[in-house]
Amino acid sequence: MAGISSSIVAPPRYRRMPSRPRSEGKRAKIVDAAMRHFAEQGYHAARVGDIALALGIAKGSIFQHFGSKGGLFFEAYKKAVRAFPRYLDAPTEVRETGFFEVLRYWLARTEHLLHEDWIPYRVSLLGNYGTDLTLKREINRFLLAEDPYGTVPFVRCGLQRGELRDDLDQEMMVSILDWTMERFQDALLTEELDPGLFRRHGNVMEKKEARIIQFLAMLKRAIGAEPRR
Amino acid sequence: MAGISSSIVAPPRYRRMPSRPRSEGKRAKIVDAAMRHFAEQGYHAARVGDIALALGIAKGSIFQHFGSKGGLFFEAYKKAVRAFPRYLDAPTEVRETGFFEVLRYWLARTEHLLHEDWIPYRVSLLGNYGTDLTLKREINRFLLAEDPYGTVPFVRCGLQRGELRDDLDQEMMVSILDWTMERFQDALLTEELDPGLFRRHGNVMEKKEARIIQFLAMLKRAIGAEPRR
DNA sequence: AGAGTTTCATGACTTGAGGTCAGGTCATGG
DNA sequence: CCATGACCTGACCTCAAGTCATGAAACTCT
Repeated sequence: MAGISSSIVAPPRYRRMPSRPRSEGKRAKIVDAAMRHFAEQGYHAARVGDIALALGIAKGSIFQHFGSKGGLFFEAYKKAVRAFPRYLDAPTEVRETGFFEVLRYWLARTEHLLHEDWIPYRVSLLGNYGTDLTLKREINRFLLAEDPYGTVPFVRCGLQRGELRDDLDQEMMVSILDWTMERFQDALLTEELDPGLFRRHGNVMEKKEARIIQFLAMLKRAIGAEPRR
Repeated sequence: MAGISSSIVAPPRYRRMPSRPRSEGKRAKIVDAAMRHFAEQGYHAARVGDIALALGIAKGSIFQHFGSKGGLFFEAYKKAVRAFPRYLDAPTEVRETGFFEVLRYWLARTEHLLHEDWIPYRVSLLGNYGTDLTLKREINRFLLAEDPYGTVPFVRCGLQRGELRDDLDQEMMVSILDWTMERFQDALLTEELDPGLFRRHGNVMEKKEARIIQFLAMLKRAIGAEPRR
C-alpha cells in the first residue's frame, strides 16, 4: 500500500471521494465488477488492472474514484453486506412463531441464499477473514454503525416479546448472536473456514439439520427466557 | 504470489521444506525475527527483506528455507499458537474447582498474558483475520489437527466430571467453545476487532469483570449440565 | 586427506502489481 | 465560442516478492 509506511501499524486512508454528479453510475459499475473479481479470485489475487480491463476503462480511473484497492474493496464489501436480508425480513408468519424460529428460518435458508447469489457472501467472507487488520478495523466500524443484519432491533424485539432473558445486557446478547451465527453459517457453508464442526469425524451433510437444531437449542438455553413452570 | 495464478481460487503451495540437519537453529532464528516483524507491522507491511536485513542474512536464504512469505508466516503462526497455554495447564487447585472456573481463570488472565508477551497474540490475530483465505484454510487445517489450546481434552474432561451436558455432540461443544472464547478474548483485548461489545455504549473498562461473569453464566447455561434439583 | 557430492548462502536480477500524474477530452454555462 | 473544471487516460514509477547462477562450506567415501 502507498504512503507513510511504518508507524508501527500503518494507517492508510481510505479516502472518500466527494460523489460527483455524473459518475454515480460508473462508480456502481466499477463496484459490481470489483465484487465479481474479488469473489472469484480473492482479495489479493484480484487485480485492479483486470477489473479495469473487464470494464474497458483505464486503471487510473478506478484509483481516481476509490483511492486504493482497499478503498475499492471496502465499497464492494459494504454493497455485499447491505444486499443480505435482515433478521426481521423473515416472512410475517415465521416472525410470529418466535425469535428462535426466525433464526431457524434463516439458518435453513443460508445455503439456498448462497447458491442463489454467492458473490456477496464470498465478498463478505473476504472482509471478515481475508484482507488485513487495517481494513478489518474499518469494516468493524461499519458493521457497528450500520448493523446491517438488523441484529439490534431483532434482539430488542425478542426482548419485548419476553423470549429473551431480561437479566443480560442487550449488547452482550447482540454480540453473542452475531459471533455465533456468523461462525455457524461459515461452518455450514465454506470449506476454508470450517473449523471442524462438519469434518472432525467425516460426517458432512447428513447431520446438518441435526446440528442446526442442537445449535438453536443451545442458543435458546444461553439467551432465551426461562420457560414458565 | 507466485505461480499458476488464476484457476478460480489460486491454490499456492506453502511447500514444506524437509528439515535439514544443520539448519534447524537458523530456521528458528528466522521464525523468531519474522514473528516480531509480522507482529509489529502486520502481514502485508512486513517485508521479507527487512527480516533478512535484521538478521544479517540474504533475502534469498529465507525463501530457500520457507518457500514464500506465506510459508514463513505459517511457521510463525504455528510457533505463536503453540506458545499459548492449554486449558488444562491451569493450576491444579483451579482445575479442581471445575470446568467453568478454569475458563474464568484464563479469561481473567488473558490481559496479563497479552502484556507479558504480546507478539504471539498479535501473530495469531493476523492468522485469524489478516492474511488471506488460502492461508486461513491451511491454518484451520492446522488448528484442527493440533488442537493447540487443548479444547478437546478439556471438554472431554468436563464431560467426565459431569459438568457438561451429555446430550450434545462433543464436537459441537468444542466448536462453540473455540468460537466464543476466541471472539470474546479478542473483544476483551483488541481495538481493531472490537465488535462493539465494549464500545456500543461507551463503557470500556469498568464492566469487564461483569462481562466475564455474564459470559460464563451464558456459556454454562448453554453447555453446562443441568444442576440437580 | 583429497575428490566428489550435497547443502546452504548470496545478491543481482526479473516480474508484476499498486499507485501517480501530466496531459487530453468533453459537457456545461456564460 | 471560449473558459472552466470534472473526468479519463495510459505511460511511467516504485517497490517488494520471488528466482537463479554462482560459489563456499560441510559432509561422505574410498
